[in-house]
Amino acid sequence: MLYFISGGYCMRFSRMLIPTMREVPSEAEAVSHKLMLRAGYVRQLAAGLYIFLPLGWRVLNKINRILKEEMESIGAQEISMPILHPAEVWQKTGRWYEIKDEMFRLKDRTERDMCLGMTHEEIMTWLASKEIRSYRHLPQIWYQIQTKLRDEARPKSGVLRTREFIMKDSYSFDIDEEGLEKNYKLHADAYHRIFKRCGLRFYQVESDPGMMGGATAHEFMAPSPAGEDEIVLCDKCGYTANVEVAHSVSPAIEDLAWEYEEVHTPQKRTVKEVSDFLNIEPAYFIKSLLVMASEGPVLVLIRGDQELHEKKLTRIVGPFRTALKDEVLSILGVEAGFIGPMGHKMRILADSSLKEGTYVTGANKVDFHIKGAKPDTHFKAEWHDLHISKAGDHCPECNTLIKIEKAIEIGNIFKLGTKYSMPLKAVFLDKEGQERPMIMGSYGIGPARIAAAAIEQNNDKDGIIWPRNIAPFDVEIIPLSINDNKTMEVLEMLYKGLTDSGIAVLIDDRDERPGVKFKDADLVGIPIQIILGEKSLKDDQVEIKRRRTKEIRKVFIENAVKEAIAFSQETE
RNA sequence: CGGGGCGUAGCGCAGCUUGGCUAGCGCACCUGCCUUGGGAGCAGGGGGUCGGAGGUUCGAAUCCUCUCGCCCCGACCA
Repeated sequence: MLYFISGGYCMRFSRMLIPTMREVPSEAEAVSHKLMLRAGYVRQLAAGLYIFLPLGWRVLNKINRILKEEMESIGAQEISMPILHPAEVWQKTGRWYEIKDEMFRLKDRTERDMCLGMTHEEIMTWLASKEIRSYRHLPQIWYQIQTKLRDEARPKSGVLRTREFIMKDSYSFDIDEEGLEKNYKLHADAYHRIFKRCGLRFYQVESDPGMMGGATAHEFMAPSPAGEDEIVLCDKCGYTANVEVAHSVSPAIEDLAWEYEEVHTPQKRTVKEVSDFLNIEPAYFIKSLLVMASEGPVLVLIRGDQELHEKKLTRIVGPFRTALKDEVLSILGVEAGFIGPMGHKMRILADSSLKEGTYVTGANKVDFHIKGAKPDTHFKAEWHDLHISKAGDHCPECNTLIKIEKAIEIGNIFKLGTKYSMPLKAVFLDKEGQERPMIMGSYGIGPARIAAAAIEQNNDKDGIIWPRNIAPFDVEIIPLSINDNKTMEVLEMLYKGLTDSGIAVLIDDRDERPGVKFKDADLVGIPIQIILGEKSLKDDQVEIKRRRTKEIRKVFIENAVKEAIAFSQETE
């Protein structure tokens, strides 16, 4: 009898929880979400909370193994931190107050304020502050693969944005910027190796440090329509950045050198209305926006074909809001729609694209616009990049046409500097006996996002096509007739041979019709299928099929193990 | 948090506008026969009280009020 197989020493489809679905649950939108549900990888417990079923968990573990190997290779040490945190640590860095509803908060039985960790900078830094005394103990890199909790405003797209998720997070502690730079680079390089091993197409892009604070940050982005971010790419010079921070050069326009004149534009307020009315392209307009910043009102000028990039403006003037209609009237003396930059005393910021040229803009007089306004001649402004990059713009580095792609953020790296070490007093004594704060970096990767991105980038109409290194199994054997003796003998032989070579094998031993097994095998997406059918077996052959290409290779039984391994290894 | 959509069997849906028989269909599931190279066929069977609460009514899946949940767009996003 089939001792190995019947004895439970192998993974049998009939015994595993692999609840595949023929129909797509209606709540799923993203391709990866649909396929993870249909192929039996995950189930949803509630909004943003997912159960990883056996196949899904195997995938995460494959990814985590790669993470650990690459982390260890740069000298990072794995530790494990609590998920439940006392409020005080977060209060010391101020994030207890800065972060609002996104933090899960609770009290323990003694009414002590606690929170669930959304990240671990505070706790890691706390540890460093307790245990590291001397420059001799530095540098250190600590990492963990640990659950994070965030009360997301809008969980979405399956496991891409959830309220509870696992993250590989690491933290570096150095005596100086030079050390940080080195660890930052080590992480960037390790991340490249990790994502490559996981079979992803990805870019490293400049990013916004956001609430992490700190000066420099990069994100690792896997292009996919399911992504929430947009990235700017230049094929020629390699410039890459998140649109949140990306610079770009708006398409150049010819200077039409109009004479300065007032034109009557009755009831034409928006750029589009005036543009249509005068039959002049929007790019020849100056859009004037009044915003209220903490320093007071600020007039912001962008070109008519641009959108204001609020984050860029925030970095210059701090938090702001657009002015109300009444405020526009009382501050500028004209109603919105006819504002121009001329003759105002307040601070004026303008997008750099407006530095040259001749434009149409509001006349500061109802129903009139000015044609022929020239920067520096008719108004003065501080020049900044204030627009959102978009398709049609050019690269800020080499002026080539840029591309914009949607992408999933699969990892990020931040230079934190002393943002956490100062408030938490993570200090050490240097060679001169001087007390100095540690220079820190933090580095994250979301394993579930890697899995989802891998599916987004590798699927076809039939299902998932796992990259080899993160597939839940290496090979799926499909005996078409489980009641046929020869089939089962060959099955056991192959199973033993492959397993002895370290190949992870799933056997579809269900008493199902061949069509069902083929459909499920394609859906589940294991890279290599070995089909045992009586047609081939009568010629002492089995079929080895590559999931990605559906290419089938017939081989003799005695060569099957060797061939399958070879086939597997030449598969991406 | 703003806008929109949806909650009827495990999944996908119909029924609701215009209240009225025992709440229906496909898939899945169970039993038997049969079948076995791309989600077979026949026969029989189990499972829902219509997201929840309240109300109107002789009578509510259907009408009204409140509430909970999920999805999508936006805001937000270590």
